[in-house]
Formats: sequence, structure tokens, C-alpha cells
Amino acid sequence: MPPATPKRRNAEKTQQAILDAARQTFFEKGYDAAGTREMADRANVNVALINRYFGSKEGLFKKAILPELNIEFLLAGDMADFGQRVANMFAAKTGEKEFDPLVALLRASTSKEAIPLLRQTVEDQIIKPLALRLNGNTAHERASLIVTQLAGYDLLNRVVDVQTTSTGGTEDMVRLLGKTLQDLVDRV
Amino acid sequence: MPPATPKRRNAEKTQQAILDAARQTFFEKGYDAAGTREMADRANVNVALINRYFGSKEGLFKKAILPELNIEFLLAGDMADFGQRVANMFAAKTGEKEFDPLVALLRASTSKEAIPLLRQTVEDQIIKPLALRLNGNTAHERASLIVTQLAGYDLLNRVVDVQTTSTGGTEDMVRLLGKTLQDLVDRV
DNA sequence: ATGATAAGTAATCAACTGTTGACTTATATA
DNA sequence: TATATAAGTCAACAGTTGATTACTTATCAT
Repeated sequence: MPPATPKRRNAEKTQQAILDAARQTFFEKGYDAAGTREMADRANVNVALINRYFGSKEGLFKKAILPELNIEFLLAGDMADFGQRVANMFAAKTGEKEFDPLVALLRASTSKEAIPLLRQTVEDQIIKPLALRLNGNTAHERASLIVTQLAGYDLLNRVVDVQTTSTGGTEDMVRLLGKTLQDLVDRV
Repeated sequence: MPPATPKRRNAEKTQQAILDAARQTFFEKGYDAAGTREMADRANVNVALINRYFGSKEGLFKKAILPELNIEFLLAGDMADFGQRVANMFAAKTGEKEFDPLVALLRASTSKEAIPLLRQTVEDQIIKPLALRLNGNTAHERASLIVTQLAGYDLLNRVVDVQTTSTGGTEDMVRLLGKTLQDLVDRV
């Protein structure tokens, strides 16, 4: 039965609910496999409202996921211990189920429709800002290699769920990944 | 019009044609977006034969893609110059349009159905054999980091088509990637 | 030549996709 | 209180998808 009080109308809250549901759904299922009906149900909202407010699924993806891409957490801090700091963060979030924009991007990275959006986002929002923090004339290449390493790390560990560590803990992995990243910061 | 000579029946050739078409289609489109009808059309074969001969789309993927995963080319050669050798190979195939099992795997890496198959393949066919060629007690971790770096490199360069090199050539990229990989071989 | 068997075909199923247009209903202003 | 407008609903479209069924036809051993 429908609620006795027929639910107050509030466009802003509705759009926010759609955005939240979309973020979670895109994060869990990638782009293609994330259905608009599922998102609408999660947001307790009619499907048609997605198109009304965001134009299309692609428009929703743009507003829900792309702005979440914030690599401040990567750049904030001394570059002298960038490697260990970042390695720790990435190792710590292995197995984490909460929304992570990077993983959302990875899960969408094989979708024809999403790829053009991803390409620009990765170049402008991730590689370029990171390259600006590096010294030397190969800054862009080294920034790219840092990003490819981190993308591959998250892809295997969190998307495909591959076993990358052998015995016991992750200390070895953190140390090795940290050293690899730091070498790229320090000009290899 | 149908061919005057109504086409000789040959189960083996038919299956081979399906496998070839499937390889190309999975390579181009990943797992979900690769339709059985498209594969059948490419192979000049009736769709129903896919299910007759391979049981399901998943069965076809197993027979068409997984056996192609051959990392002999990675392990063949002296480990003393593994880094430069492999970096050269990966840089050279950027932009390449021909079938590449690694890229096929990457394009399938976000599909719910394909992930369990990928996980086991990556662990057993790639990471473990590579780890066996490395010395020291962190061999598995370092092999994993080599694989994550190469996976991320191919994902960004060949799937998402990101610009990872700055000015002109790829020499800098090859040198930096090669050094990074070699350091992981040599214990970081 | 005649059956048995394997190979290939055609139609259809049920489920799902994103999107749209016409509709109803609540809310706030005049 | 009447009314314009924004918010939300509903049903349907037109296209997919992988898979199955009953069927026809070619091939080969007897």
C-alpha cells in the first residue's frame, strides 16, 4: 500500500537520492550492468525521473561519478614519502566495500559509452595534476606509470579479486609497492 | 540467395570458425557487449550452433579466450633484461588492432560472469609462472606488481586510450617502464 | 538404396534494456 | 480559492539479449 502521507515533493531531495543510488550502483556494477530501474528503485523514485533530471544514463553517470574523482588525497602531503603513504592507502582499502570513485571508474572502463568520459577524466583530473607535482622532463611519463600501476593494482585486487599477496600480511606488498611508486616520483 | 552448392557440412571447421569469430569479437567488445548473434554472423554460422557446440556463451569464452593466454613470450629470455625487453613489447603494441589475449582479458575484466574465470587464469597462468622465475621470498608479491603494472599499462593505453606519453616518441616511456619492471625482478 | 545419425536451420521464448509521451497530482503563487 | 506550474506516475515502445525447441537436410555406413 502507498504511504498514508503521500510523500512530500522535493525535486532537490529526489535528485540527491538518485545521485546517491547511482553512485552505489555504478560502483557495484560498472556502467553497462547498472540498470536505470535498479537505481530508481534504490532511490525510491520513478524511473522516468532519471531522464527528466539527468537527460540520460550517460548524463547521470557524468553527474554522479565524475565529480567524485578527487585526487587531493594523493597530492596532499610531502612528495618525499609519496610512495609509502599511497601504498598504505591502497593496501588498506583492499576488500573495502564502500563507494570508491577509482574503482567505479575501473568498473566502467570497458564500456563503449563510458570510455570517452573516462579518458578525459583520467588525463585531466589525474595524470596532469600528478605530473605537475613531479620534477624533471619525464614528469608526464612517470605520472602515467604511477597511475597505471595504481589502476592495475586496484583492478586486480578489488575488481577481479586476485590473490596478490602470498603468506600472511600485506607488509611486504606495501613496502614493495611504496618503493616502486617512490622511485617513479624520484626520477627512477 | 543461398549458395548454389549448399555448403559442405563440417563440424570441425564450423567450430573453428566460431572460435575465430568469438576471439575477435570478445577482443573488440569485451564479454557482455559481445553478442552471440554477431559472432555467429561473423562465422557464417547459425546462432544455435554456438550453444550446441559450446553449451553457452561462457563455455565459448572459456574455449576461445582462456587457452590463448600464453605468457611464454614474457618468460622466454634472460631475466637480466626482462624489464627492457617486456617494456619494448608492450610499448610496441600500443595502437595495435589485432587480437591480443591480454587485452581481451582486460576488456572482460568487469563482467560478473567472466571475473571468476579471469581470477583463476591470472593467478595460475600468469602470476604463479612469473613468480617461479623470480628469486627471494617476496617473489609472489613482486610478480603481482609486475602484472598489475602491465595490466594497468595496457588498460589505460589500449582500452581507455589515454595519452601516457608527452612529447614525441616513446623512448622515455620504454626506458622508465623497463627500469620499473627490472627493479621488481631484481628485488626492488 | 536405405536408414541412422550428425549438422544445420528457423522460430520463438522470456527477460531485460534505456527512453518517451501522456497522464495525474501536489504545491505555491496570485 | 482558483490556477499555473512543477513533480511524480504509468504504460508502453522498440530494441536487445542468451538460450531452447522442433524441425529439415546432408552425410555415411550398411
